[in-house]
Amino acid sequence: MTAFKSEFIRTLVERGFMHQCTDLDALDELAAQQKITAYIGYDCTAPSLHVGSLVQIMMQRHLQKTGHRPIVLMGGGTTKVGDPSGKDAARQLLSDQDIDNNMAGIREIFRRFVDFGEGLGDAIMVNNDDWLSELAYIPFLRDVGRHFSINRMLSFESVKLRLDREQPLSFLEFNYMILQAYDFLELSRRHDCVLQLGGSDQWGNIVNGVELGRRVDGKALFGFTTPLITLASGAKMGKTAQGAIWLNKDMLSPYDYWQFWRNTEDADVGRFLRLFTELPLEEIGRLEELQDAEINEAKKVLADQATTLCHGADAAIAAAETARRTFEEGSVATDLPTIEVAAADLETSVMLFELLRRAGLCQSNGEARRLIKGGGARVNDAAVGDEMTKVSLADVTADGIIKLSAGKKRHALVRPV
RNA sequence: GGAGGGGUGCCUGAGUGGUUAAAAGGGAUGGGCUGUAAACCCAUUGGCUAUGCCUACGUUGGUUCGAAUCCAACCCCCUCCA
Repeated sequence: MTAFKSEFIRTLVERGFMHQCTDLDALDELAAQQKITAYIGYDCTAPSLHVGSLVQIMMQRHLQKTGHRPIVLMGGGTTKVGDPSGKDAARQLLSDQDIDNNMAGIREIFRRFVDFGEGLGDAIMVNNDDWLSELAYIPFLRDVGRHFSINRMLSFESVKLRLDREQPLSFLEFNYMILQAYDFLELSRRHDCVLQLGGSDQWGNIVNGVELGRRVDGKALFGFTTPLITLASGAKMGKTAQGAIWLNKDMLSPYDYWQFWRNTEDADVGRFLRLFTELPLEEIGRLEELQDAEINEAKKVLADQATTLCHGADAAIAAAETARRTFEEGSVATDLPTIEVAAADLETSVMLFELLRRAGLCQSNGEARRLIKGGGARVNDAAVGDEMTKVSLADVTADGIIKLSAGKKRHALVRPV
């Protein structure tokens, strides 16, 4: 691989962000010569993003750190249309209010990773609803639609896949790539954006935007995609039984976020360190060399770094400390999730399964009963086998709390009030 | 509009009158082994005020002692034809 001229491209390639690029050499040249503006589009269907989007977010961070300008594009307009690619159940339409709320939540996350502001190098956040909802059908078809040949659209992977499998593809969906291509054109006009970044699944859509910019405005635009990040086991990243790994602390506590990274599979540690932390490559190389039990040190570093980026250093230190106390000392860390229970209830004793449910460790009483029966429940670190076990004030420790555990990793505290 | 096929639990998918809270697999959770890893083995996997009760096989009605299974209407999806 040749040496890259721009710090931006070199960083992305070295750290494993690159999957495909429309014209790597030309883009490298351009980024070496001038400040460029690049965008990534995000759905705003939820009030937070999850780790699935983190590769994209990190890329924008690198973009800004290497002296360029990131645009965060919120899919307010496309959300209104409803992206049909997400399978059956027609997605319910979000109100403008919801979309605004979601955008605010997502902006909160980005604030940690990139700087928004009024300056030239500052990131900006835009909403494609601003232009998409104003489109007039006939003019749009004449100005933009004529540049898309059906023959070519049919050859795109996303479309071909559907047709080959004889799966339905609605006209709405078919238009999605045109709208996204148009976003790129619009951003190049409004903000002089020359590059679209995205996941590998976005390749087709990105290429369309590049094409459109060239045909309509004669501009040289670029596309760059990241590989799909999967776990070494092949599973898609970021989904657990508890739900998605959200980046917003209201949706997932920094402690749980830290735990997510701490539990990374051995085989993924090096790759994740490069993608999700900003440690120097030499140091990552050293951490990667660790074998067997020692690799746990690398996982802690990964968790610390990733949590620091997302929630700040204080939260990361607190999470690491809680984990250390909980797992290495077996003592009670006081910032575990805590629920309050009326002392009067505990006086007469409460069923353990009910407390497990109220503490959020189980979804239902039945699930909690099964957990107890299966030997996974503990009170103050003592295993409990009888599903009719009761908990009372007698179980309150010297610290004034009762520690409940579901398995080895999930804990909660009960505090009588 | 016509002809045919189909809608089952978190997902895929079996089941064509009773022993079906519903096979099997996946996923998930718990246990074991370990390193808070992977792989592997075992268990669990609708809810509840729990030796019983309630809800569940697209919706609503019907037949029957008894229905996911039979009938009717309706809704939705797919294939082919127009």
